Amino acid sequence: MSMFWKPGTEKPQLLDDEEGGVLFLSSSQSSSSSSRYGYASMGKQRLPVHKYRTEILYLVETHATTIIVGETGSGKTTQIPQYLKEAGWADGGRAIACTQPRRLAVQAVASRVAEEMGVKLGDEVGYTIRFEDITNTSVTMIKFLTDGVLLREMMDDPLLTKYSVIMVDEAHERSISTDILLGLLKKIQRRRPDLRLIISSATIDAKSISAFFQPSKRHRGLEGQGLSPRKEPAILSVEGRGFDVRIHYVEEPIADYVRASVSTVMLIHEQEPPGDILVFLTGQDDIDAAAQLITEEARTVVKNSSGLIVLPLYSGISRAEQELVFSPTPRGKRKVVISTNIAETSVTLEGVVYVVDSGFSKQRFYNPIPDIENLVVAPISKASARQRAGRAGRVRPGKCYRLYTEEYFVNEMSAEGIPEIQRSILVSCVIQLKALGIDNILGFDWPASPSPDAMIRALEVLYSLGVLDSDAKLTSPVGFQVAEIPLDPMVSKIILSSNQLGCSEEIITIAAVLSVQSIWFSSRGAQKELDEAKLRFAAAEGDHVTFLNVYKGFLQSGKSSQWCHKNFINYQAMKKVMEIREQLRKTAKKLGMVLKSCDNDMEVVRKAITTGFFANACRLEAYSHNGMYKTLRGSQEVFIHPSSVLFRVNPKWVLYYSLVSTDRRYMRNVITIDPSWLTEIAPHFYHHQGPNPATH
DNA sequence: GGACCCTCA
Repeated sequence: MSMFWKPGTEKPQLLDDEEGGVLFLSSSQSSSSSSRYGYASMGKQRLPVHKYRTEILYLVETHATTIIVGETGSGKTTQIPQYLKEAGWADGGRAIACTQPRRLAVQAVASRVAEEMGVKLGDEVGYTIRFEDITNTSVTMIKFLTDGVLLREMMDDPLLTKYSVIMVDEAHERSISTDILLGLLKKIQRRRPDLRLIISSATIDAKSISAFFQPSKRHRGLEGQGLSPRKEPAILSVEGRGFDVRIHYVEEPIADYVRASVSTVMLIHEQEPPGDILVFLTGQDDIDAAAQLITEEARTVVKNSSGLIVLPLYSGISRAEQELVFSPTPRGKRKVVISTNIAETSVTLEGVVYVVDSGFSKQRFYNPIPDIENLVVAPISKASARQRAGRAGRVRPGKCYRLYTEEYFVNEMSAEGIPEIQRSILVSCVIQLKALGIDNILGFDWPASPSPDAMIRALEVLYSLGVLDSDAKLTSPVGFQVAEIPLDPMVSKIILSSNQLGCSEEIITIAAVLSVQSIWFSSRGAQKELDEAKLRFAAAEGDHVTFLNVYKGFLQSGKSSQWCHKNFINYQAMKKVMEIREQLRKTAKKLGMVLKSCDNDMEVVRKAITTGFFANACRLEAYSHNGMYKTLRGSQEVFIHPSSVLFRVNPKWVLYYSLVSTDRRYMRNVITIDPSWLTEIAPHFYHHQGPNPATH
């Protein structure tokens, strides 16, 4: 037994780089092996996780919760589910679940594992994400799924009885879904001693997750009886497969990280051997500015400038641009990818040897007191800095240039980012817990507690929508129906209302469009053409009705991609709209709705939207020459977003779908309303302001 | 006269 690491006998080996300047130095690294290049050629036996196979199986057998600390590339995600299956955890009709925060990762990992096991994807190994269920209930033993899908599964099977082991991967990212899931799994554990949890996390966060899964004194009494596993979590550390990354800091704090990143890129290009460069900046503005500066400087200053390919990377870039970013660098060239946080976790670039880290990213913060969500440029955490640096060590030893001082990294930078649940509006989160029968939301055992103020705001919103009653219980049928529809509660509400108003076909189309990022084709430099194209569809009633015009045109074109291209509409986004629309129609029918069209009666459409978004009503300031509105509820100053068809039109009364706060607060997706609807539709909400808000 | 960090159901 002494070959196993046991809690208390030996500390797990946690890697840290606070002292030296070198990251991800792992003990067993043999960087001489040429087979390390490229993932596909790697034999699975060589993955670092392999030598811990027996330890992992021992810990899972004997502990209710096992925390696996591992850098990316340790092989934990692909190998551990296979070990569990081989050890019999999928026998007797049970299944092993492995969750991921993102859809892409689910698909990639599932097909990788199916390939390694030599089985057809969807048989022994399957996956489930929204719109795609590639599993076979009686056959599938290993199932990959997004944590959002697992949460949905709990609505039908609260104890997740079909799973023997649930592995929550990338838990250190602390997404809202992951945190909710961890809280619920801890609850399930008490009712299901047979269930095993594996929480996979990056180094730093392991201790706080371990602390969370420590049994409380109240439950510790049950310990050691019969064959039930130990309740204290075990921690096992697995080294990564990455190469050494040498860290360079600036000597003095810098004032302008865009300029500093540009000069760092030029320096690397002039002095360092071949290898692509990945630059982390904060947003589209920064990135475009830096890209332009680098291109200019390469043209005028640098001698071998022809070798530089400068490419921006953020979620809004086009298909063609994506292909350039992810295609291999031509021989004799050097790629410079200038990216948002998207390259930190969501996408992986091969061939990167140099990373330039500005030390900043855009982050969303929610302040519940004024009820305002802000998007601000903020310093990243040490965990993010490490993750960014690691991106330079995928193919061979690399270098990371941090545009901040070592003193700042060591002494000022926070260890971890703030969990998303403490930075977000909680309306969706609260209704999800309510639907799962968690009545005491404020008393729920969270890995990180959200602010009580934010919870109360969410409860208020749900109450005003008629989703919760005065005892904060889900109303019947509206509350349960809203929870059933996989959308924000306000959008779910307008779908339900559209049933009575006879415009469900239209509202479902609008709900689907609001669910995608943008149906317009975004291309820098062609702004004028896009604006002109928009005018062809623009409706005086606003953006939502404009969406209906686009959808109609798309159908009339026979869902043609050429038609989309001609009209500056994103074909991929429209395909997604069709998919979401079909899912919503199915859900609506399941709820007993009879889908109807109102043809050209846009008044009922606007009224239906008002039933969900009455709290977002705004009035144009009487003497405003710059298009300033004030929200009826909070008297906040807001403006119509330049992307709206009502930008510069400035009708007197509007309703918005969402606010985006940068230097100003902009309303995105705006529709005109008749103010009398507000007191008609939401008298409980506008009552205290008098019988008619239009009178003041 | 001007704007969009990233995900998920």
